[in-house]
Amino acid sequence: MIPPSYSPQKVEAEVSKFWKEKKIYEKVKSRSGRKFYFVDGPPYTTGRIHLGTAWNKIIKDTILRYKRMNGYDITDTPGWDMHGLPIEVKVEQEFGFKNKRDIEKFGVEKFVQKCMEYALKNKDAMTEQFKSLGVWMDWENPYMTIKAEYINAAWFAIKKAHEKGLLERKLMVVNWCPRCETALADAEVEYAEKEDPSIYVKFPIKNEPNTYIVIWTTTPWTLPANIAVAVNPAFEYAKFRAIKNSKEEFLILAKDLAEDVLSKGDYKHWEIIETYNGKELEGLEYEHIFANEVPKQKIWTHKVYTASFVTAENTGCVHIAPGHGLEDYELAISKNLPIFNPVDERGVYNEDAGIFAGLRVFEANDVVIDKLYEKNLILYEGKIIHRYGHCWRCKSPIIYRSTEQWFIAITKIKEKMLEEINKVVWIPEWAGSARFKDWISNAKDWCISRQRYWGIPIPVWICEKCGEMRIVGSIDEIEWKEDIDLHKPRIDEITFECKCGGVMKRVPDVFDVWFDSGVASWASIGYPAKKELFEKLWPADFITEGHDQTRGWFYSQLGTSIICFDRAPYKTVLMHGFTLDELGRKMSKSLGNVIEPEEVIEQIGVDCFRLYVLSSAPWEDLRFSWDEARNINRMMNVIWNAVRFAYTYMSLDNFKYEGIKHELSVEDRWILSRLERFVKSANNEMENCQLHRVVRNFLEFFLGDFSRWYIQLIRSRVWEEKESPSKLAAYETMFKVIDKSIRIIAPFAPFISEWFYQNFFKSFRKTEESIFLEDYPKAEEEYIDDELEIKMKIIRQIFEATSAARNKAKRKLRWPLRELIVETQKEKIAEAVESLKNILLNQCNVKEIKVVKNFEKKVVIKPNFKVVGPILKNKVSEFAKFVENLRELPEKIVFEGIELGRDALIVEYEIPAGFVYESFEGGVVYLYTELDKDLIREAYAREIVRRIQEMRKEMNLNVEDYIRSYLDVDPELVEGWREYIMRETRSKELVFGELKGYIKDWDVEGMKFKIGIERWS
RNA sequence: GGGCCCGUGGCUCAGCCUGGUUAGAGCGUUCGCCUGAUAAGCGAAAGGUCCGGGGUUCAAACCCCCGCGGGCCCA
Repeated sequence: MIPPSYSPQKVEAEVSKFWKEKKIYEKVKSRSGRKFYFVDGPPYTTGRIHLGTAWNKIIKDTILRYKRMNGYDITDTPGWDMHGLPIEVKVEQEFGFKNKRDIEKFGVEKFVQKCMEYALKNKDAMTEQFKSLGVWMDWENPYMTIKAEYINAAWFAIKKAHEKGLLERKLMVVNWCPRCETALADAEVEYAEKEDPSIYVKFPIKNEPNTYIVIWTTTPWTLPANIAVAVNPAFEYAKFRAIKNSKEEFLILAKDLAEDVLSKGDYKHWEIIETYNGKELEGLEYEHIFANEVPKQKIWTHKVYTASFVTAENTGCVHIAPGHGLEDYELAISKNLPIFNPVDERGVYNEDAGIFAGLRVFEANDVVIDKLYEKNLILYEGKIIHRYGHCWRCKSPIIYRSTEQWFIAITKIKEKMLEEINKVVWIPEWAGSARFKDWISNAKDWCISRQRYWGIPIPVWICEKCGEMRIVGSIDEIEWKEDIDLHKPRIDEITFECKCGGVMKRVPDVFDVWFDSGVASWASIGYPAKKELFEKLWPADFITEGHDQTRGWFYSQLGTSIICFDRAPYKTVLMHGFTLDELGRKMSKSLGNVIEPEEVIEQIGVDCFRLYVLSSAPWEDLRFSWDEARNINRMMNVIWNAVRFAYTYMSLDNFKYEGIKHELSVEDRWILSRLERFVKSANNEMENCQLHRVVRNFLEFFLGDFSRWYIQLIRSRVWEEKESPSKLAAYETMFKVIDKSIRIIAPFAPFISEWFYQNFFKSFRKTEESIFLEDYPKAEEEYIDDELEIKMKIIRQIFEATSAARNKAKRKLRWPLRELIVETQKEKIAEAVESLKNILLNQCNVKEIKVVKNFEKKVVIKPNFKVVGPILKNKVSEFAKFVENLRELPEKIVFEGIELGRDALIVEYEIPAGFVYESFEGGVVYLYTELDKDLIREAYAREIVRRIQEMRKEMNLNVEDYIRSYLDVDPELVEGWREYIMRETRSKELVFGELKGYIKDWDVEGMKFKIGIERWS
């Protein structure tokens, strides 16, 4: 039985239960086939999935189901990204920890244990959520970044990097989170608006009293660490004599920028004393502004250097603090300047900072500025709101610190990376050729070390005595048993004896989590511990993730993979978009615009949710719209009804499908042509991941062609007597349409498809246990008939025009009309009408259809008095008489020797009385709307049938029940139509002038009458 | 400052790669219709400078260039 209305919740519950009980996923998985290696981008174990992660897995599931139905043996291991700061931060919050000291006090072992518990708990919760979306993956056997086998894979990679000379330990300026007390990769830095001081500072020139070089900075706290000033060698600089409060000063800065700076500084007058190009300034010495406050600054000399990165902004002179800026650092290295970093890991000045020691850097800004005011070295102080980097997890503003870190020398393999991405198929194409290429081109060395606890330990041991280094590339190199946890702090207990006799201890750092997921393509299949799968599968046939992963997983995987295997780890990448709210904003808790996947499922069900997110182009951002999502739900309801329609009649007749056995009518051939065209396109689109096109084509076909048109055309055929070949042909056609098109959409909407399979397919043909054990349908192109499709399109247009004409004449469709005339010059249209005449007769409800080249219209020609009046003056009335005799429009209008323009005449066409017209593409339809006695009788008969049907329904009679009907109308009104009424309403008897049973009053077009019906028993 | 993407009726989006009838859907509005698929469904009407400007072309929503606006990423 198919219930009268579609309840997604019920369907999904039944199907879930069925899949579980019958172990359908396991059965599908156990089939053999060609290998297809898919790698799941591991979601971070946050504990809850959101719309974006839901969309991500829905895309994956749809593609994997499609591949399975095509006979592939899929690697569908789901992954979990479980290490890293986000979880550490959560655990810290849970226990109210403020910094690393709190963690150390609590105990690192316990802390790591908590992190693990937290990650595992979240993984389980999220697994359930993904399952509820109908995502079929191997949930019992996921890969987890915390497992020994996985850690082993990361160690393998780092050893490879070392062997290839790509692992470097160097002093480097890195993004540093002062709260988390760790280095961050570029990918972990989020940019957001921040207000900072914007100050112009005067650096006193050595041995030139009252002379300064002017710099600008937004980080006053880096001034104690200033080492140099940089100018652009190509810019023009000048020394200005400037007057403020009637005192003069000499200021050096970029010539063209001076006006703005000096007016900000409240100088009243200024003049150029001297100009130089940047090159000439090189070597100019200045006194450090905190030479007395910061002891080390007294030792060093401070000079101006040239650097091409200096831009023509602010003063054109850049303050250089090599310990706190990347460009600064690089300049310092090239000029052999000291790298001075007086800031500790908490973002607090250490003793090197002299009087500033103990201050937090962001608090120090004001102290520094005050000091400079004391020394009269501030030229101008303002505020600026700019984009500033923040820690991706705790949102603290980051600082730059020079520290010793471990790096992967991406710059050495960049060329290879660029070469490799060209070999990958990117969908859309620009994801690789433009976006990813740009990111890689700008990539710097990858800082992979973190000074944290919850991560894969970096497997580098260093001898305390001689500094000898040992990279452990496999867990076999240490004495490891199943029950020993490889995380900190236990791993740090392992030491090696050095050749020199010293003790080798592990460096305390853990890996950047991006390194974890970066090795997924082999770690997830057990490599290097197990070789077999890797050798068969790697590299991945397919991956898909959001566009944020350009700098994330697409990148980290490419890097590690080139290190280990010299090639890209994936063959095809589908990049998808982000989910946004209806206004195009990111969903965030603070905006209060977050939509939970559960909420959507509860309202419209999983299938509708899936179809909705899959109906727009994957790579576009998806603005979530409730209206649109509900709209899909409405469409699904129509699909339900269409299948139910077929089911009702087929099951009544005990129909069995064994292929097309009966002679097809033209409409059958048409819908099958449409079907195969759809199947063909769906296969093509799937191969190119154009998922949205498949969904859209499906809806258009199933609703537009099948439900709205084909079913309307065959209604009367399904009411024919039992063994009617025409009826059976219609059944066969309907069955084939539903069978193939539902299988096409099954990967997208798995629940309802399986439900139809179990409740519809199984009733009429031999089936497998599940729809997902079936093959994906392939097109039978011999059914595609271009000619017929074009003809039907024409017929539908004529039908629509006729409906519009009826509308004009206020003749409802139920009332038959005498004649329809189609006027067209096009042979194609005439042919279409001739060959599909019956369809048109029925649908338009007319008795006759004629096609003519020119419908006979009366041409009425009138003089245009407005035009001819001024020309002909008093001859106008004669002209009018002349015009009156014109039968058709003359070539030239000549009246009494005067040639008149075409506008002298007004031409109107008068169509014969009783016709209304409406144009369509390629012609005009004329509909004769006058009624005669026969037509009226038929109309009333149809009206009465329609009322009786309604009453039958109100009485809850079954379709096959018989009745006795009573009418209090004059039998003459429906003369000749008695049989028709009885047949249509399944009346065994039709009684006039008497009323019994269920009686109702009716008013049809102003005529009042009563009908009574009772069940025939 | 750089890279990429997006901009199509009031709203949400197809179409653009591969130029070619009168630019399509759905929602919403108005007016109708149909009905044993029916607490549904169907049609019609109104509503569009396809962001703007230039170019290529017989022909541009589509290709190219320059702007404008929005988003993401980077500096």
